[in-house]
Formats: sequence, structure tokens, C-alpha cells
Amino acid sequence: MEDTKVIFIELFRSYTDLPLQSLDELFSLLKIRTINKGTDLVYQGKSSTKDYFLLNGILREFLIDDNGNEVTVNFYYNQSFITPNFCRIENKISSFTIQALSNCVIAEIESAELEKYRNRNVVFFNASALIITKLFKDNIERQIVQATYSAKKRLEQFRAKFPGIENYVPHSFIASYLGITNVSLSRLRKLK
Amino acid sequence: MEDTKVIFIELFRSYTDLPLQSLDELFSLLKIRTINKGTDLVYQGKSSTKDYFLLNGILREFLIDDNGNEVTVNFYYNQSFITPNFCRIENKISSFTIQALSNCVIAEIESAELEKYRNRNVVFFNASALIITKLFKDNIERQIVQATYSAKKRLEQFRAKFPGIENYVPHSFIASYLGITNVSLSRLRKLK
DNA sequence: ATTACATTTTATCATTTGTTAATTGAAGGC
DNA sequence: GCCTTCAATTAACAAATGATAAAATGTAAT
Repeated sequence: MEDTKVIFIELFRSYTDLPLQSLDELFSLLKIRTINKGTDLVYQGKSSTKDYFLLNGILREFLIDDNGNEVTVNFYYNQSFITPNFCRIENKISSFTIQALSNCVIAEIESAELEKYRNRNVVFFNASALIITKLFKDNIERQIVQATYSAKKRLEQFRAKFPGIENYVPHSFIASYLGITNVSLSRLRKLK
Repeated sequence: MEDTKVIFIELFRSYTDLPLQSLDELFSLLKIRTINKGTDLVYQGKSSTKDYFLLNGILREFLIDDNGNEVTVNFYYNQSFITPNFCRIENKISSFTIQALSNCVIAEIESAELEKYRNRNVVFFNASALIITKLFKDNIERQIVQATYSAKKRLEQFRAKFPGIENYVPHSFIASYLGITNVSLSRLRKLK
């Protein structure tokens, strides 16, 4: 449906004012896919060669750490840039699993092809630097929140960042994202 | 002194195998400076147009958050890549202050000039992508440590990452980096 | 060596968060 | 509908961390 294109353009426009022509061209390179709840887009430990944009739905990015614990590092909610493939991989191998928590609409492209487009389109090249910067800052922002806020404040901040998501995804994922146990989360939800 | 060049080359070689020729050329573009303990390299809220490499000494990167609290987000210890300028700034304005905790030797370059070099040297272009990836992953790594380790474990991890630094910098900075009070840090230092 | 000042440690008590286990709630299969 | 299973809440207690203030120690200047 034509709708996906509008969403795609809105996503980029919310970050930077790329000309419609560039967005048009980029969009024509993408493959639009619908994936079902529970599907894994990329797997921790497996090869990963694609980049994705989330157009609709909810994704979570997580990993199994050295102690065997699952740690949710990010949620993607409606239109979002997914962390670029080159930032997610180590020797072509994915450091994370990205999992659909609902049915999702995504746009997908081979990273190599995206890189080619990036190198022949200066405007997009600059825009993508902006986007990486933004993702980088999001990480630092999270570090600060994680380091200086109480669990209660972190929950408030989470709610502001992902309004309503609490009603759609298992609380254990949210607790893991917040760095608390799900028992603590339940307790915090009770307050006020 | 010639020493600085050796250190500079070692720094890059520890990340990626750039040819000596490229490193030579890049080095010739840099200005080597010595800065005194207490000097601020860039200031939160002020314009920032340069990129830096730490060749010797200790730096700390921090910001004043919305509540007026100082949060130390990173230490740089001996040879290190400093977070690239384009990742640190918002509309050309620095989001952080970078401060010398000891006398330091740094290499400095206008970001615009570095960008030019990057664009005319494919090998360096790819290397710098690697470096950004590494910095990106460091951030995520820190998120995970912060989210899943106890304060005691975080201190252990900090000691492994910055061996000996504990003896050179005020503990209040370390506590802020670890996301605990300096009283708690003192307590943890006592154990074992 | 003495003073003045800043940093670190110690002590006490309050608050937050973790752990474990039992209870309740909700969703799907039969 | 009833049962099974998984998720979320509650409770009770333990452990970790914060807050405040006082004491001890370190550092630099004179």
C-alpha cells in the first residue's frame, strides 16, 4: 500500500529535511515486508547483512550476556531507525537479536547497497551522519538515565519515551530494559 | 618529539591495520599540543569544531544534567580515540565538557579538515567506520554493565578497564561514572 | 611544622531494590 | 465451561545503596 511510503518519508523528515527526490529514490531500493509477531529479524551470533527501517509495529533488541541472562537493550515503536547494521555486527556476526513483539511492517535493504547509495548521494550521506549521531546520543542519554535516575524515575522516563508500550509487551522485557527485576517493576507500577 | 608519532601509530594499529603511509599523511595534518591539568578541551554549551586524539594523560568527559548534577560519562586513559566531534555536538554546540585530569599530550585537527581527508582516502574512511562502531559498542557495553551489574561488579569492571586510574583521579568522578555516591564507593573499596 | 582546605573514610539510619515463594489473573487448548 | 500454562502481583525478609554528619586523612601554601 502507498501508506508505507508516506510513513517512510515522515520518518526521515522527522530527523532531517532530505529532498523528496532522494527519499523517492531510496524508497525504490527498499523491500517492504510484513513480519509476524515472534519472528526474529536478525539473530545474535549469526551473519547479518541487511539494514532495516521499522514502519509499523514493535521490535525489541536484546542479547544473551556472558552469564546467560537476556538483556533488552532497546525497543522500537512505530516509525524508527534500527541501529545500522555496521554498528550491530562484529566480523559480520550480529551482536544482538531483533525480535518482533507484534506484527510489523519493515523496509529492508542490503547494507552494501545502502552504502553504495550513500556514497553517490551527498545529501543522503550527510543525513545518515545525522542519524548515526542521533542514535549515538540516544545511547549516551540512556547511560545517564541509567546511572543517575532511580528505578522509579527510569520507569517514568521509559513511559514518556514509549507511551503505551507497557500495555503491549511482556513486563519482563521492560524490567530487563530498565535494569530491575520484574518483581520490582510490578511494585513500582503499583505506586501512585 | 618523535615519540608522539609512534604512540599515534600504535593507537590506530590497535584498532585496524591502516597502511603506514596513510597514518603518516594523517599525522602530518595534526597539531600536537600539551595541555595542563585542569584545562578544558571543549566546553558544554560552547561551539566545538575540532577532533582530538589523546596520546598521553587522563581526560574526563562530563556534563551537567537537567538537575544540575555533574555526570562523568567517560574517562580517557593514555592512547585513546576521543568521541568524534560530530557525535558530541548538537547544532555545532558541545554536549559535554572534556577536561584534563593530568597534564596531557593530545593531537588536534579541525573536524572539517579531518572529514576532507576521510573522503579522499578510502582506507581511512573504512577504518574510521570501524572506530565509530567500536565507540558505539562501548556505549552499549556500558549500558549493559550499568543495567545488569551490581555496584561492586561495576567497580571491578572499571578497574579492569582503567587499571590504576583510581589512584590518580578524584573518587567523586569515579563514583559519578559508576552511578553511585562517593560514600558508597568508599564503602565498596573497603571490601575484600 | 602549622594552618587551612579539600578529599576520603566511617558511622548511623532510612530507603530502595533483590530474593523467594505463594497467590491471583489472563489466554488458549481441549 | 474447565484445565493448563504462563505472566503479573503481593508478601515477607535480606541485601544493597542513599543521605547526612562527623571524624580522619591528605595536600598545598606559608
